[in-house]
Amino acid sequence: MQELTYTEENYIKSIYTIQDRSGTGEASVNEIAERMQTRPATVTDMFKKLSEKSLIHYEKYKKVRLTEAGTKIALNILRKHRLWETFLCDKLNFSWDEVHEVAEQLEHIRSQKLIDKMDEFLGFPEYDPHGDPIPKHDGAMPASKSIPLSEMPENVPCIFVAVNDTSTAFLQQLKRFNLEIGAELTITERMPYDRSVWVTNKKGDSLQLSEKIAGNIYVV
Amino acid sequence: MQELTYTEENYIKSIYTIQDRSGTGEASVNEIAERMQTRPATVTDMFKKLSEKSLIHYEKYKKVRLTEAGTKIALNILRKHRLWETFLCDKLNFSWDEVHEVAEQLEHIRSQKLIDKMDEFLGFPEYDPHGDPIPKHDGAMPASKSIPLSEMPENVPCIFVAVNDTSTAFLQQLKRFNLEIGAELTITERMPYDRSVWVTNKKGDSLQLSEKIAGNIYVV
DNA sequence: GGGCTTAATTTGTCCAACCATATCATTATA
DNA sequence: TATAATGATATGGTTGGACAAATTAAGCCC
Ligand SMILES: [Mn+2]
Ligand SMILES: [Mn+2]
Ligand SMILES: [Mn+2]
Ligand SMILES: [Mn+2]
Repeated sequence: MQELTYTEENYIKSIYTIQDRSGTGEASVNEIAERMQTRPATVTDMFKKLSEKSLIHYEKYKKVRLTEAGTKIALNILRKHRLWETFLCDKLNFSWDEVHEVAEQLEHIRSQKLIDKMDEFLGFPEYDPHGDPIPKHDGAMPASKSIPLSEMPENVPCIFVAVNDTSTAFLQQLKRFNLEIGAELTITERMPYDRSVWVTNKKGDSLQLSEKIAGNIYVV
Repeated sequence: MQELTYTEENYIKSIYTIQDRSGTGEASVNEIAERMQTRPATVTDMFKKLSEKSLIHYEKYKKVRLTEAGTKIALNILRKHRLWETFLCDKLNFSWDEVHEVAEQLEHIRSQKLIDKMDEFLGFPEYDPHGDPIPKHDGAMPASKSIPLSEMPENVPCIFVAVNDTSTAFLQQLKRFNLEIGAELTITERMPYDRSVWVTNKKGDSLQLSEKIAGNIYVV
């Protein structure tokens, strides 16, 4: 078990996320630079370091992929991140759009006992406040099988279960639309020009969502 | 409000602790190096940096003292440290000797809201699991719960913080025993016949103190 | 006051994480 | 297939935090 810096942990988590949502299961230098708010040169340096530690598969000028060991680490950080978010919402009454930034720090706290006790304290939750599945201790991940709202056909009701963007800006926007996890939504009309969608909720309220927003709302 | 690194925060906390338990209210390069497990050269560098940021009063070859601003920061970290320790014990059933290491990490989490909510969640506690007072939000510190050394249980380390007798005779006696404010003491054995106690200090020296002497040494 | 001891500082190095700029590879397109 | 655009890497530099070794100041003892 290696000692990783907070920075290395953040890179590994970013690689996990990027490779998870790109069809190919890989991540590029530029994608990581964008996500980490840093420069490509820095990412190349880090790729070499992580490769040296056998946490990613890396070949010059090619995209990277987490190794088995790297994936295990990513899942462990994700587990901590999501358990902390759950704690902040359930026990300290944070609202779901405030937790991410703090969890971004808390996820790096090193104590196996702490995270086990926290899991127990929270009643072994399966999903975090954003609807994302919390990896188990062994890395097992509850199914999420959700798709972007933007890919739903018209007139088929679905349930808002997760967000794909945890930025405060996005979550504030949802708040403005009064959209929360658990809401039952139906696309009534899709505008061909900009791919925005008209959506109604259970109460019959109707609202128009841009493609960007609908693409970051995950439903089942 | 400046952004400090974790390292700077740890140095400030160390300076606070050392100056608090040394009679003069000052801390030396060597004392800090010892406490931070680092070298004097490193400490000198850090003193220059903290001085540059107006967090300590520093003059070459002299001992240092926290400024008003530095003290405020120290108290805030101490507050977070002790609230987290309380959380770990009260809510997650850690035992009091397991919490310090984790709190050493948690004390650096930056979120005003988190620490306020945590304080409330714990019922605004005044003392941490070690009996140390938790600074209030404004830096006010509840009176330290010092007790006579004679009332300490065996094998629990404590710190000599005050005397209850200022007579020359008593102080001479302490001098003879090489006992000074700030010393870390542990009662290793209590003699039932005359209630005298065997005490060891950090260096491992062992000495026997009468009930009268132990009763006038206050510790936390 | 001169010498000795201890404490503190200076100097030069190192490593992690950054960046700007220049160069090199890959790819897409003409 | 040649060329341009894009993506990745190499080079050299900065900053924070650490160290060892050499040097300098302070405190002490006679
Ligand atoms: Mn999050
Ligand atoms: Mn993070
Ligand atoms: Mn502690
Ligand atoms: Mn700490």
